[in-house]
Amino acid sequence: MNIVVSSTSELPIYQQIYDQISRMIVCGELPNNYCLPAIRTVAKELRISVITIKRAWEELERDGFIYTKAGKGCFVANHAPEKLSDKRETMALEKMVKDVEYYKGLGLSAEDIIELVKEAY
Amino acid sequence: MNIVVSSTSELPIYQQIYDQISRMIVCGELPNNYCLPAIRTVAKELRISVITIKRAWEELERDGFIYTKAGKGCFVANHAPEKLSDKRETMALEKMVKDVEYYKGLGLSAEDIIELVKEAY
Amino acid sequence: MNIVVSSTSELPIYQQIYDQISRMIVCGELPNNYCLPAIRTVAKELRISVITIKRAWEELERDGFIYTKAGKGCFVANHAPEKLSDKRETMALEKMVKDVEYYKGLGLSAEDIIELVKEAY
Amino acid sequence: MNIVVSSTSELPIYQQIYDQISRMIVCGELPNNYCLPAIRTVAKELRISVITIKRAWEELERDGFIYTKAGKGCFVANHAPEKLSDKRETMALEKMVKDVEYYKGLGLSAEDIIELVKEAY
DNA sequence: GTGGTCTAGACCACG
DNA sequence: GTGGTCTAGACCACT
Repeated sequence: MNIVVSSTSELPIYQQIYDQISRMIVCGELPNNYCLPAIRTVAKELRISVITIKRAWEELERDGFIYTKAGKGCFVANHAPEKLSDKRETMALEKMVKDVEYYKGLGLSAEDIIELVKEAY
Repeated sequence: MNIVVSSTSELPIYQQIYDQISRMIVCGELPNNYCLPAIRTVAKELRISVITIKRAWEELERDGFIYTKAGKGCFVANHAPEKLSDKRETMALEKMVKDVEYYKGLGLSAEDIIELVKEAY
Repeated sequence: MNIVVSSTSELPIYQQIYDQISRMIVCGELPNNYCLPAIRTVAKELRISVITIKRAWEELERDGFIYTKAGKGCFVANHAPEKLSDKRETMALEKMVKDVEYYKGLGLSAEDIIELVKEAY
Repeated sequence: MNIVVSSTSELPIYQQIYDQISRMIVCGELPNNYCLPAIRTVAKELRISVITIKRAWEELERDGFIYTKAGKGCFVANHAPEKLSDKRETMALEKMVKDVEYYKGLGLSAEDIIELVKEAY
């Protein structure tokens, strides 16, 4: 489980971590009931504060990605496989709706955007 | 020249203004040397602080969208028409590169992304 | 706006604060768009850490009770009056369902519970 | 003697056990001097740590629900039948006083609460 | 060992 | 002035 954080990013550290872990979960890279490393362990490895990791873990739990067993640790929540691919699609579509709005604002047609995609891919 | 801001948006107000004006400029909606309304006027209309407008104007000047004539006001910088469409393309492509990275992270292929575009458009 | 916290309570401080403020809001004691006191002010008055107040404010925002204006402060969210009484009823009923389960476990009938209510009121 | 525990519950495991056993005792489901199963047995069945069961047993002993005979095991304390029903009433009333306080805080009258009871029962 | 709460103090972004 | 983020370190509860 590799996590990479950049202190110069515009996004707060806890969110970078949240984004990466939630992505791994919806992509099935972390299996159901997988035990996440202890927050102190992650903190030491990434050389950032325990609090910051905890914050990321909290948001993941609140959004149903993981659950906590008192005194045991944090685990990947049970997701039905179809639910996961649904979630992936929802996340992608939500972002795309915003993105398309931006490109439209610049005067691009659907074809223009598709050209851009091919160019950028 | 209509500007709309929301004080509860996740984006800071000065950036909302920056985004809208820069968009109008690259889309040719504001012609070369067009005189922007006075800072105090905009501040009064939008009912926000002069400092906030000033900040947006500053960033627009820093990025070459506008220039200031002391004691006269702020004006849209001179852009050759082809330069404008170049700029539009550059902005769009820069964003698309980031966006595509995200969609790839979710496991989507170029075709998947194009499907998404059509769906969202 | 009076808040009372007890450091000996079984509930964490931030939750005591959350409970009291959310109660005031659903009871209409704090009007829509009311500006909450600054977290530093509350922290000083209650003689507890800014962080703890912030935590309470965060949960209130996440649950839609308040909203934040960058650089301005936190405000009571707009609630339609009927929505408020609905929310009150929902909160009360949710708790009662749990409570009744407990009393049933002790072997009490509905009449027994009602007697208890009268006695305790 | 069935005990059910959830490791993800908001209540600590030892307390879930305490609650269930104390309830069985005051309800007369476990007779006086009934010999509780050995700590290790319970631990194995519930697949939780011996320490956790021990903690529950300790609190039950502290509160006079059970007593320990060294080398023999733990037994349900002797309760006169009327004492048991008194205890049940005391427990119920103590909780109800707290509950009523909450409902009053939401602006409910005694009648409102009684309505709620009927609805929830 | 695990996570949950709280502290005191710092720095930054926004208005 | 406001809130948002982060730090380092402490203490507690649970297993």
